[in-house]
Amino acid sequence: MTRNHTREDILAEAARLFSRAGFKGTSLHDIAVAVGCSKATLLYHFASKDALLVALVEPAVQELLALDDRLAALVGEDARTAAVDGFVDLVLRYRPQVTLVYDSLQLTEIPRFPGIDAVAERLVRAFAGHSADPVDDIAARVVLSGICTVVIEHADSGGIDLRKALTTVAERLLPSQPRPRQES
Amino acid sequence: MTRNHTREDILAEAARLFSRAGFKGTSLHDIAVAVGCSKATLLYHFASKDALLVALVEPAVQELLALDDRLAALVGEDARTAAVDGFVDLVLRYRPQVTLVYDSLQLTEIPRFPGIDAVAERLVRAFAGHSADPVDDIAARVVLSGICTVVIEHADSGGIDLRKALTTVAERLLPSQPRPRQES
DNA sequence: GTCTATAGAAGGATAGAC
DNA sequence: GTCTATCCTTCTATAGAC
Repeated sequence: MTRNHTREDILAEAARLFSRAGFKGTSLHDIAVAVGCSKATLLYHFASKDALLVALVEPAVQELLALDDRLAALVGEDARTAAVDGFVDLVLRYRPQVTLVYDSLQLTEIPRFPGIDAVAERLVRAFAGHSADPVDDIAARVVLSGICTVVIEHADSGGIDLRKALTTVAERLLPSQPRPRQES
Repeated sequence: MTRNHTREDILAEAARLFSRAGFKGTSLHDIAVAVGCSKATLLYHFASKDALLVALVEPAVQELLALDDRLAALVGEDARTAAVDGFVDLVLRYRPQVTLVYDSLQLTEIPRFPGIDAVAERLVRAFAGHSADPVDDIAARVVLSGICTVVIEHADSGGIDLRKALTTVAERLLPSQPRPRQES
């Protein structure tokens, strides 16, 4: 099952380099050297640098869409727990891709995945327990983006269970019941 | 008081463009067009593209160092409250710069400000109320980075008071008293 | 499928006139 | 202080041999 092993190598090295130096900060030359092939070989396997990025991020996007589907069938606290657990799992498994996508640069300048913004908004709503309180909305956004950044930057501080810590933190901050709009 | 008005224009446009497309994603040509001058003029006012970035970020860094100094004199809950209020205020006032600095790309490849990592770690500790529980540490990191990202991306959703919302969210998540290490 | 060689564009920075 | 013109490098992508 080592068919396409060059293609896989390219994806792996590109993920590593993009997440370290950013998309614009990584050249095809850099990737070719890391893989041990020529730039032309990269462009044989992928039509362009942009196409390489899309191929890299695509599986993570598919899983995010799948999570969005699963959440659509849930309500109340179940929905929020599933959203938190599912999202934490996803960003932990696709750490390099998250780093990439979270570079705001890439998000605005690259061939987008259609509907991804709507998915992100639904995720925020699920994190907020569909509360009407705008503070809960901000809380959800803080937790969602904070989880991404912590996962990106986490260097393994003393063997703690990052998955458990992140879900615990999320549960601690997010509202357990939908709240009415909070005054003052 | 319009002396140096070109220099100020350059800083303003550079902040806008860098925060929108990233440092690597913005060329001197882009900035020159936005300002309405030539690339040579940019490089008359700033020695290099890197120097322009440093000039842009420097005031924010100075204020962060000042906050760090103020926090050194405080303990307990006072320290945490001052850290949260001070940091929220800082990122709200330096929104474009935060966007820039938060691009992990820049942080690793550009002339650094000495000691800034240590300041960031002390800020995390203050957010965590100097708790020994690793979950509180993760919570502090989630809130700290989440605040940055939310401020960066916030498009003004319905005139809510972002400052108050962010401090409320931080207070809701962070421990009010130092806790012992939490088991299981 | 992989290579070398190169085209063609864009980047940062400098020289020198005004 | 600002400009035009230019230099040199680096980048993405293509052409064509093997």
